Amino acid sequence: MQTFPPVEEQIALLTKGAAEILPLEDLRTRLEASIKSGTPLRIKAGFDPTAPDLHLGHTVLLRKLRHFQLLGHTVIFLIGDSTALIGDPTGKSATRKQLTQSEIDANAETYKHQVFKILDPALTEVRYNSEWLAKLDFADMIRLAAKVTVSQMLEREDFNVRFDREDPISLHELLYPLAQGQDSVALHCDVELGGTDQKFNLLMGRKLQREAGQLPQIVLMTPIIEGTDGIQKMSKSLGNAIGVLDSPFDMFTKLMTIPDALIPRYYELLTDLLPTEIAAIQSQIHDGQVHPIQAKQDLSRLITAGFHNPELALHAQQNWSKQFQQGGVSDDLEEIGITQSEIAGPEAPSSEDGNPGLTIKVPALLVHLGLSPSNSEATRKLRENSIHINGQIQTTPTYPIAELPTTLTVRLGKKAKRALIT
RNA sequence: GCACAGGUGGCCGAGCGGUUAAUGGCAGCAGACUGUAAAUCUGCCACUCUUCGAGUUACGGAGGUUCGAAUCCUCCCCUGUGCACCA
Repeated sequence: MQTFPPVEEQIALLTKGAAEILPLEDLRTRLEASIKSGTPLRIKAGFDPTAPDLHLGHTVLLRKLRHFQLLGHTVIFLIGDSTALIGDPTGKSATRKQLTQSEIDANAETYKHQVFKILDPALTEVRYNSEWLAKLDFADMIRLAAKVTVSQMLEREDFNVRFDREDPISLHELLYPLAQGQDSVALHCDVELGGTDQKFNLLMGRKLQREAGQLPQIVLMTPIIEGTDGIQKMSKSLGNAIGVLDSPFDMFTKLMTIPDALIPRYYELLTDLLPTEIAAIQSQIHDGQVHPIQAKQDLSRLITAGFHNPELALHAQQNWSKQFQQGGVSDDLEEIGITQSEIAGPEAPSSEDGNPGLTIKVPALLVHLGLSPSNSEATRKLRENSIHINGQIQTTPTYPIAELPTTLTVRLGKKAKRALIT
């Protein structure tokens, strides 16, 4: 028989940073029952295996799952390999390609690698919803679909909006909430976590569990965090995301680009600081005791350290300062190897000693370094005087190379890369 | 199945036979400014090349008319709406 912290203590930790808990009273009674029986609660969170790049937005939820683990409960990390077949619930892309088993396995591995930066692997049950969803036959599907009416389905915000706008809604998309709800039934969940945008689907689990004669799960929603632009939700496709696998320098640098106004929110959702501590920082910024850029550096270092370590975070901060404040370049830029022949320019006139001068094409160099998507784009940047090579503004499309191998530090705006030309 | 309205560059959205990679907005990139960012102002914003120029792709798809089409015609595909159908 397992023992747990007192109810109020558990509630305090679990409600911190949660956007909404439905219904909160049920969580209390469920926790009490758990203490009494010595049985951990079963906590589910589902993830779509089609997008294995986790970013800080996902970690808001993961941190909450971690809280449950700290309290001794069982966390089920559910990989939605069956639901992934249905498609994108945002309706942006109509259908997704069907993943092969090996792709799903590979994605799942990538997931675990990232998720266990926050969750304790020993306390995490990893499951796939194909375990039960793939077994459903047509009759099962009909029984399931019969539990919900069309107008109940269309209450969902996303469907509602699309219906009003006369945008297409495929019939199979309506299956998504049902499938997610069925997951809760199959797993006998006590609590399901999700973002606030998942409310409808989360509540469907309650409905289906009730139908199945189970105690309906409690729904805990975490806020959707804004991306580095400070406006739209963090999302890889919007280009405003910070990846959990980003290097310390990338992570720190991206964190520094958030708008000042977002500092308290990032503290709240991405660190373990207490609300009182965050309020203190906020007031210090407000009355000028702490400069916003200082507060932001502290924040960035703290978060970066959490995914790496304090030394690397400090080093990232120093490199950030070099590159963004002092006009220099980070001192541990990775060298990207490029052969001279890949980007060879026209032969330069021979020098006195008779050796033909080597040149490289600058646009091709930028493309090889990933600083530009195309030669045309790089050529434009050349005209805009925004390319620096070894600290000098570069305006011509060819660059002479004195000898091989040689190292070039290339900057486009604030971004910098180092090329090793051989 | 019938009728009607639509399908334009990352998104929204003009253009509706002829200066044009295609008005404008958003997003994005760069420069100035700054405290990193934001805001503001400015420039850029299809690709390739031997780049003050040349070429190649682009307006759902395929044909056609025309000296010339995103713009006209034909067929097809897709979306929505109405009617019909409704086990």
